[in-house]
Amino acid sequence: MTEDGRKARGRRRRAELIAATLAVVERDGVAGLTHRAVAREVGCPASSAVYYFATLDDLLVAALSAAIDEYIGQLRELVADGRSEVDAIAQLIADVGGPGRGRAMAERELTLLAARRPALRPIAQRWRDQVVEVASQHTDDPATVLAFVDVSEGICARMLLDIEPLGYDEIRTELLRVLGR
Amino acid sequence: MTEDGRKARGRRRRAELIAATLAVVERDGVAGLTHRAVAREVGCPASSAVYYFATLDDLLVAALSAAIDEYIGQLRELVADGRSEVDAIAQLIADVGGPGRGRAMAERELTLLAARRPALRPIAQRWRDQVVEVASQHTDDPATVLAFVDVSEGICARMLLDIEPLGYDEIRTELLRVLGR
DNA sequence: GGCATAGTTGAACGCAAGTTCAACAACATG
DNA sequence: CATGTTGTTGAACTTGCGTTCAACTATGCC
Repeated sequence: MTEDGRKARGRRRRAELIAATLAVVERDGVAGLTHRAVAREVGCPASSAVYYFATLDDLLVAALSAAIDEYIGQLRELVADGRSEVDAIAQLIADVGGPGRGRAMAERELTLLAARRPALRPIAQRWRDQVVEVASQHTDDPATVLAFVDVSEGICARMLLDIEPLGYDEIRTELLRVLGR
Repeated sequence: MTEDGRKARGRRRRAELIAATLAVVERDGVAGLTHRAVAREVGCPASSAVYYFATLDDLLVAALSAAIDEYIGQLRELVADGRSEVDAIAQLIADVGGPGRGRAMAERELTLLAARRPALRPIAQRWRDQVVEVASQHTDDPATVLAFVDVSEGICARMLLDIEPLGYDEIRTELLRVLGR
């Protein structure tokens, strides 16, 4: 039994639209997100974007979800390559100062939006849960886990704001330090 | 030599517009900020808002500056009342879970915007410098200062996102912990 | 081949935004 | 009081948005 070719194309275009949404948010921020802008990015009519995502909220939810999934995937990939979990997180954060800056800004803007829109909250929580899991493998102290999550969030904010970003080694050291190593 | 009454009224209206800008950003986010929205908030014609702040960026800069100044003022006031600096910061962050939530979200959204617009960056830096100063009075270790800034930033993010906010005592404990106390 | 379903599109509409500007009011100055 | 400057306003204009919808195409099913 073969699959419906229509639905296959539908999923493909849906994925294109989500990628375009992230590109738009990276470039112009959430404020610049419109159905038309996403459609322009893909090169398809605006009504197509509306067909798949009736509201802008639908686009935001899908985009944040995709961004978080990608981060979690990168984390797992780094770990699978033999890096320790903390090293992997340090690497991800270090990238924020380089090629990952745009994506990080988009993710951060969407996460902040979660404070306003409940629909985004469980998605944003997914990444926090992942960080909690990493910290939990290094300590049993709940306060330490708390501090680890907070400090990684804080470093990320610093990287986006500061002119001079921290390097991988410094981030790794700070993360290990909060774990008491 | 008396002052020009026109300029006095001008400053008053300017202040009204800045307060209105913060109110709008608290309620609707940066995305909802328009000259017309600010004007509606004040109850004046839109062209008046444009007269004082030609671009939306001008409004954003003024609003973030005012918000940061207010936070710094609150911090100094708490210290003047006899609280320790760390206790004062813990109190400010604790308020984010309560009455200060709206303002905190506005401040945070504007600070994040600083990553995109250089004009906002030195203003956002003012608050970070203040936190650095507080930490510096408790330690000489640069890494500890770094961690203190990051963790306070991280707790703030947690407070805005989480359903169950941390209480004052927990925040104070986490801050003292990162200082090594 | 014929029919139903899923996907796709362009056009039209109403609304709210930023921008511009000419006219008006308030004030300081001589 | 007369004059020039500063502040202030409402209206007109253009642009771009979300929304809606009727028409159209491609695909699966019998």
